[in-house]
Amino acid sequence: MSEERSLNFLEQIIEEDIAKGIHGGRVHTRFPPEPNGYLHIGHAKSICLNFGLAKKYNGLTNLRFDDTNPITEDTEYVDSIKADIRWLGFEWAEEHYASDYFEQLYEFAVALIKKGLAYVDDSTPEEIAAMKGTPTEPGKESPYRSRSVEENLQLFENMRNGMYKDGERVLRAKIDMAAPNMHLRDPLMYRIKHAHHHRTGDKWCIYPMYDFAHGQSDSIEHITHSICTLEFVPHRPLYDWFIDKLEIFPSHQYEFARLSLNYTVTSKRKLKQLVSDGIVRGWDDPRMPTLSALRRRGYTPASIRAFCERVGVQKRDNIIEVGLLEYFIREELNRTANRVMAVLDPVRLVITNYPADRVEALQAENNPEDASAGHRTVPFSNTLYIEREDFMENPPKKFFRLAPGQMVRLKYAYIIKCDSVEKDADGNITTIYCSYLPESRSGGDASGISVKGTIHWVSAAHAATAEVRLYDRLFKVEDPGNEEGDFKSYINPDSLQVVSNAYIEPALASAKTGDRFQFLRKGYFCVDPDTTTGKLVFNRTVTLKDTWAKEASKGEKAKA
RNA sequence: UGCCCGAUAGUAUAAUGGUAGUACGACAGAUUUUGGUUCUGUUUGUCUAGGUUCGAAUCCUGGUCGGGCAACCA
Repeated sequence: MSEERSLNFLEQIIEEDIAKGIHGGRVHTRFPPEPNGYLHIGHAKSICLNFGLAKKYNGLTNLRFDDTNPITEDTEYVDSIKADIRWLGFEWAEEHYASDYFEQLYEFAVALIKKGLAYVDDSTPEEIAAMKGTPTEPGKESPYRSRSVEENLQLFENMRNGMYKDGERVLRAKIDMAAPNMHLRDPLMYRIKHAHHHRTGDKWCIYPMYDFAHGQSDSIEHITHSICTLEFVPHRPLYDWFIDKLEIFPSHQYEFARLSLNYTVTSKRKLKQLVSDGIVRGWDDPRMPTLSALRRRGYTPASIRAFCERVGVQKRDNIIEVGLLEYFIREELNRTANRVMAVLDPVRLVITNYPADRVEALQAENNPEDASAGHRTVPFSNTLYIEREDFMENPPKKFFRLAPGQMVRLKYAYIIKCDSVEKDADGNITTIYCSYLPESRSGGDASGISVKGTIHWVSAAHAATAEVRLYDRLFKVEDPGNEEGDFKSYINPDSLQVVSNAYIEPALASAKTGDRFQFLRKGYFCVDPDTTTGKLVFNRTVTLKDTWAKEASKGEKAKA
């Protein structure tokens, strides 16, 4: 008995098309990135959509690189894009490049010239812009608009043969300079760029514009449903016009609202700036919303897919709360990540009535959500490190952790009671002295005492160390792209906090790059590729939900 | 002020002429050897004015608000 899930608008369109027998019920989509940057979480939505739709309706999805602008594109990006799509869990049917179609597109252009539907314009970029008109005023026809077919054919061939400099001439479609839709005012089809292309090398010096490449590429591949984002809606009449005039396979374009996340930016231009300005350490800096960064941070493909599924697909602009993404990774890691203990901000704790030469190997369950995860042993001794924030000299009412005279349980171990503290000259606590209840050992507690709080710890003599990188949101404001001034002025200065010497339980010393753990009470962490044999580096993927922190900050606000 | 797109709780998303529901969040409580998890409960919504209809979030009209469009970018 499966739950009835309603169809999104694209699924409705596809089901109607299948019912009507359009294209024989065939569904073929494509994912068309431009190789000029790394994929981000917004692309994940598009990938899940295009591949997901095809899968649902027994269709296929092509990967096609929209590489019509040699200036900005690079194979580095091609490789990262392919890796990211596969990491997300999808495999394309065919791999194509718009540049593979350059010859065919050239022939299409020639065909339009022959039909009297395209012409070579000698105007300068400035003149062309001036003749475009404005949204409220019609444009003016170019003086070159009425050239003969023969002349256009010759000039276009000359363009191809490199007889002109960059910007000297363009090929334009002859449509309507008074069209209310600006994109129909004789749009450019080809421009001259004497530039090296990452795939075609120096073979071409004219390159098709997006509008003259995308729809035709879809058509060549017999794409049935060409799905793109909302900003291309006004391009659709042009998309249809070229296909109609060329009399080629009628692909159709459908548009959905792109995904935006709050407290971040998802504009390739802005992301690139963060990288080139050194604000982050690279495209895969774990604070970035790129897929490579999310991967490095510890996000799983399944959590991102679940997120994309959940946010749905619609035509209204939206900004999703990052909290939703965090929910999905917590949800998965809670089920799958082994628990371990790590102390990030240590303070020494000595159990005065525990023999100094004694070491116990305590049993610790790896994952309370998964019995099959088994157990490990954790060494216990009289000198431990605990989290500095787990002790307060003058605790507020509902503070269930350590305080003078107050008792807590050490996870997997004993109940202890704080007897005294030792401070340095500046008043900082250096050591907390406690006594333990020998009969309160975990698993065989005969003390009859129950305590409200349980804290994590590591044995000082047995602890290993690691660098731990704590991340917070990259921006201080919800929609940095829409704020006044430079978006970079809204960077959160505390987005990265490095703990260079965290104490971790010895079992963790053998962790490998990519391994994920829950640091008990602290969050989910993942071993970073910067890890070397001598030095472990962890990234905090996401914190645990922390109702105490919320409670405490409420108290702060009340005081203020 | 030309053309196009859109408007349902804080956020996102359903209801396709017939009881406005779900998820995340927030709030309250229970459980808990993680202030985690889990469970229970609560709160908050159809942009507006008309019209059609027995009945409108849904259809029609006007308005309001938001977004997009005038790159030899995609």
